[in-house]
Amino acid sequence: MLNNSQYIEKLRSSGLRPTKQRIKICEVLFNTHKTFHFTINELVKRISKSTNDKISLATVYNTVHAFKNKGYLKEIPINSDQSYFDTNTSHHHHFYDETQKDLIDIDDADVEPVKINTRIPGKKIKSVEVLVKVEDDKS
Amino acid sequence: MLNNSQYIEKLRSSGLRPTKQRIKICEVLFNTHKTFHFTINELVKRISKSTNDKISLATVYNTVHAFKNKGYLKEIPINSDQSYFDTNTSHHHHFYDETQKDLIDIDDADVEPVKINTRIPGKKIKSVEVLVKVEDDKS
DNA sequence: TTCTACATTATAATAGTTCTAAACTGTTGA
DNA sequence: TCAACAGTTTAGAACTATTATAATGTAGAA
Repeated sequence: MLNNSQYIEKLRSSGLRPTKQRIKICEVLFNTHKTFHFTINELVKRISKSTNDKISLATVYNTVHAFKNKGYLKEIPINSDQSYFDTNTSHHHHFYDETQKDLIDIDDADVEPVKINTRIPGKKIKSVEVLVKVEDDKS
Repeated sequence: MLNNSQYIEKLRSSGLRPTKQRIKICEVLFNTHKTFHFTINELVKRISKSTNDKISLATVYNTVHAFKNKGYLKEIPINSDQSYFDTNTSHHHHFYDETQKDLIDIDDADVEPVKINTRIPGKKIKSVEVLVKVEDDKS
């Protein structure tokens, strides 16, 4: 749980000007004990619920991308018509429930480290992400 | 390498009517010794190179989705502004080169089996996909 | 306080994908 | 073989997520 001055510090430390709108977005994203997944659409809804000020879609996109580039948010690779983001930036993986269209964290401790026994010359590994697709078990 | 009657059989066996357009799409997708990755855009280009008939975008989308649902194509989970598909439906994983925006197969033998030590009640695992993002090694 | 560079905003533009409705064509049954 | 039907193709419009634009606003330094 962070207060405003901590959001300001967080923004400044990553080279972003702490504007009114960005602080509001911080509040929605980080003022919770639990991390969560969201699409831009859902984020805009959360924001408009928690404030009477209107924040434009463009600002939300710009800010989310800035946070993503700074490592404050992670984008989750998944085939969908829209992008999913995660406020949990620690190393972990995901279940994707294809029936409910729902994303669920897999604790890193519940996944054995993934060993890749091959490399691409001149490239370094940036991330290893596991997506486990699940569906209703009708058997 | 399949001939036309084999495409027809392939289409019929999956409940699709073997129309001229679908056979042409089959030729482009499956008439090669190597599997490959593609976006719809790239597929349309390949098709128009190999025939003078024009196949509409809608037909390509419909057919690719039908093949995906039947398991003849796999969709690769990756964050991109467009969907990637794979004609290699065997179990394997991918490198995604973020510098070149290029997808590269990882042979299944080069990835230690991924062990997930947790389950979601009432759900069964449909697939486990590993995406290894790489970038140029400047170190 | 004033100035300047950066932010915000509404809106337009873009691009991938899906929808629609009319024309067309495999397939089935006579 | 052929007519009729149901599924298919098609062009283009519509839709949706995202990005670009350009005018207006504002944070922060002097």
